[in-house]
Amino acid sequence: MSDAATLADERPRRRDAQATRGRILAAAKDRFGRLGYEGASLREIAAEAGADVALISRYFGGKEGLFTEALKASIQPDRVQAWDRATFARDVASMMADVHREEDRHQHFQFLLRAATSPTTAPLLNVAVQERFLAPIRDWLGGEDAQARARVLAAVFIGFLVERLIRGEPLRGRERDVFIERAAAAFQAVMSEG
Amino acid sequence: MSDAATLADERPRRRDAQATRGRILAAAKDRFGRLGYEGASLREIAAEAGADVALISRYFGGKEGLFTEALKASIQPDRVQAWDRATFARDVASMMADVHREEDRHQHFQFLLRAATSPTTAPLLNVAVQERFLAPIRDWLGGEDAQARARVLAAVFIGFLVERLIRGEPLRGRERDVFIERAAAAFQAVMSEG
DNA sequence: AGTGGATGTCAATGACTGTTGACTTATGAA
DNA sequence: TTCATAAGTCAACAGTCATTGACATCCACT
Repeated sequence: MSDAATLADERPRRRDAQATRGRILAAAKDRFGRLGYEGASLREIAAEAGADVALISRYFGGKEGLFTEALKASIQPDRVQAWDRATFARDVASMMADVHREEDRHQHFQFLLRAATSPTTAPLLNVAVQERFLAPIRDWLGGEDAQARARVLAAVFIGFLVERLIRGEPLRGRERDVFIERAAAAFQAVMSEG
Repeated sequence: MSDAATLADERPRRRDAQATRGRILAAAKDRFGRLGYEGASLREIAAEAGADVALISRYFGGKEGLFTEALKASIQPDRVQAWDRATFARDVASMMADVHREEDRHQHFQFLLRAATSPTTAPLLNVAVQERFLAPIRDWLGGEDAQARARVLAAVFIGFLVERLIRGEPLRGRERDVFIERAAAAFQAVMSEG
């Protein structure tokens, strides 16, 4: 109920279909990310968005439609070309070490992870990841067996992400340092050609 | 229904509480692993085991009881001490490359992965993994910051597992070779001291 | 000011969930 | 063979779920 209060204003709101659509989508990402596809209910999502359940079916065609829409909105191709080869490994490592700091990034990854490991939604995610994530990384890596290396890179990335998301606590002090150092080393080992 | 037929023999069976308990447990691991905690229903599990739904509540006390029982049975501490330092990285890498070959191992890992990423069950798994998995690996690794290094090792391990389980297809030919080589390199980078 | 279409509300539906208690049947010891 | 009891069956329960169609309300346009 306090969750709902954050997004749902009890005061009568100005009617705006696009705005409510947006609120529903935001609530969906949050709820799906936190509870998974089966665990999240449309009623909760609607409540958190301060909207009526019926609107979800109306706007998104149903639960699955809402999910795929949220998924599409969550997978925006990053500007891979801009990454710096020299600092990439360490940058990513330290970003992941502090996932919990940035609330929206945390939620974002959590949503994607749940989507990846839910059997109903995994196929949907796979093609998207392949096209908008793996392919750019492959090109960015270049060299021999770029495809396979990109895959391994993604695997390591996912691994650290899972580790971070499952343990709720953020990393601190020496443990954080070791984590970053080792994660960077792992990335480097995977990236390097030959 | 064809799933049920594999385990459930339509012929009248000899009454044996322990045997049906076992069949239910096996079906639970399969179903929970495939569909997650929320996605799997007790009726499906019972059908696959060729038993009645009511027996689950009777024998395991309910859905959560069944799950934790299946979890306990799935996390048996491996004989970590016996691992060979020299070949460890490569052994694990090639084992994971061929996860799909061994059906029961595949199912086993899938179950654990779903348990890890389902919000209702993650806490249950975390303590078990910490005690029976991370602690032994920490001792096996030894040296400075063994705890943190063990954690990173586990993270990489999970990453490859997720990658393998999400993409259904087994690895073949050159792609498999590259995968093993890079995975081994990643493990090595994480394990090595200093 | 009035009106038509967009926007939001409400209640009901049928399907499925986990759990419970009373019931029947098989089994192994007397 | 008898019979107590373990093992398995069945039906019903109270809830929750997603989805739908009819209804009320608002708002921008004429």
